[in-house]
Amino acid sequence: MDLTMSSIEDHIQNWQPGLSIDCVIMGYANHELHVLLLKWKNSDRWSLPGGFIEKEEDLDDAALRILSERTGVTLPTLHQFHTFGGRQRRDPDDVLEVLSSLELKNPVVENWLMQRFVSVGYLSLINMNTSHPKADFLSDRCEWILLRDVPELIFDHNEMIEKALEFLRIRLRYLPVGRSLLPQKFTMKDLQRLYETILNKSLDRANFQKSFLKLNVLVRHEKQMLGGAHKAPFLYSFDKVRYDEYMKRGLGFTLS
Amino acid sequence: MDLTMSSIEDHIQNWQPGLSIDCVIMGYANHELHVLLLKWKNSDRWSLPGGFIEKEEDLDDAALRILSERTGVTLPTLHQFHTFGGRQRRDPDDVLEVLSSLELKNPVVENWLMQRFVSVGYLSLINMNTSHPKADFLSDRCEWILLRDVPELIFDHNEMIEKALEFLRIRLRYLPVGRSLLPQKFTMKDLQRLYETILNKSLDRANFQKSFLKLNVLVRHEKQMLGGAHKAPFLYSFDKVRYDEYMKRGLGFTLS
DNA sequence: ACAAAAGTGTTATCCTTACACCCATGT
DNA sequence: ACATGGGTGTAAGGATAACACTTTTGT
Repeated sequence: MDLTMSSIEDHIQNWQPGLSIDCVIMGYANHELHVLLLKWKNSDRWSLPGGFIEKEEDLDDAALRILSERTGVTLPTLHQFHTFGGRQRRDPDDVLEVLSSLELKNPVVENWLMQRFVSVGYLSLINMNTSHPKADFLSDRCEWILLRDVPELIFDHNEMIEKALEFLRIRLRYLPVGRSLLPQKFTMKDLQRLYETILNKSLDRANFQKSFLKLNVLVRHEKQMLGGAHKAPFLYSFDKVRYDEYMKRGLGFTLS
Repeated sequence: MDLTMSSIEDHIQNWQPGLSIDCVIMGYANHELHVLLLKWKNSDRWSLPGGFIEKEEDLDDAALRILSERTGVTLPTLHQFHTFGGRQRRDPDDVLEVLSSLELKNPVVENWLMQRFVSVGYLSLINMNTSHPKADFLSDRCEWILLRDVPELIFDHNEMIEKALEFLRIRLRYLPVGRSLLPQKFTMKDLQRLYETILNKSLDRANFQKSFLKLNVLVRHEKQMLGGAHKAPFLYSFDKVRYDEYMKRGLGFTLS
């Protein structure tokens, strides 16, 4: 990452005009979904991590680079989920807000940011405990925010999160959310709560367990011994190969 | 449509640079899927109907306008299915081919077309018999081409059609393909063959019929009397309201 | 009457759903 | 011992898949 405040102007000429990328990165902890947000320096406004595309760069590569540059989070892939092209999707006041947060009076940068942008949305799910987001030079905070506590974001970023969630729910049975969001070892209840959280509905404990066990994608380990006035549950991990295979054809059962 | 060869240069300054739209329009006839293609004037190269976005125009609106301008086909909506952003997606030789087909030596137009473009793909299904495609001033033909006879197209347009088909198959149970692609009245076999064609697999006649009838979305009419040494089938049409409702939650049965 | 294709019925099998039951654990 | 939650069993109902049977038509 060699981008700094003073080098923005130099980069502008190497960027595709009018096109941006925004990343919806979902994390999971305490049975709640979180989303990775940046707070602009010298401003109280939050946004999704986003950025611009080099003139000689694949769109998918740009998404990974942008995420890494702006949050320090590196991933193998991101899922493109929608392109946002509303004529008025960026509120002019929000643009001014961002500009003033940059604290640099530079007509080249101003012109760049004031153009109309169409933005491509990318989605990923990651384990919050094994990734360590860091704010970049444009932001003073980079944090996991509870999905239900997400504040009003700049531009149409709230709408982007909505769309990403919709995409996530429709694709759920084809996405390895377990491996992406849970620690390496987890209980059946953990797995169930993850699906319940994403789908926002409760599932039958017995049936969920039987359905998942039948897939043969789980490896059963020793019981965990956490205190609690109850039977200690088994710990599981995923058989990576079998799990990935299953994700290609999708979970064969209904999550009810 | 007021765009003409001589006015292209005037339009360029009103277009979003680096961004284009391409439309995959599927039609159905004789139990085969077709796709709407344009042949460039003074060239033997074919392409999807595509175009550029006005600076003050919603992306979705632009897609409808472009389709209408380039083919005469008007539709209420198109489905955005993917954004194509590969760095090398437009073969430079193809760009030259298009340029020479325009037969106008104009550096403004040349510069415009030689930039890198990211293209947003839109999909729709329409009834081939009630729409009448017309070539625009850039094309000398605008035709329905059998999906399995689609020639090598310019740029990455063949790949776009592949992606659109994949999207179509995954979304099949949420898309009103029957109403979009069949005549107003049709037989059960027509409907079955449509689904068989799209899914590229054969379905059980008896089960298909029972599944669809159970939905209560079909209105049964008189029998048709076409010659043929066999029992005359019923004709059906859709109960529009119930059908649209069903498409929101998706077909409840498996197509087997 | 027969062939061909349409319409309907039957059945075994599987999946879903909603519980019930027993088991292990810490207090 | 008992409350709590984990693991497994079961049975009714529904959906699926494969196929058989009946009906209608033109020749």
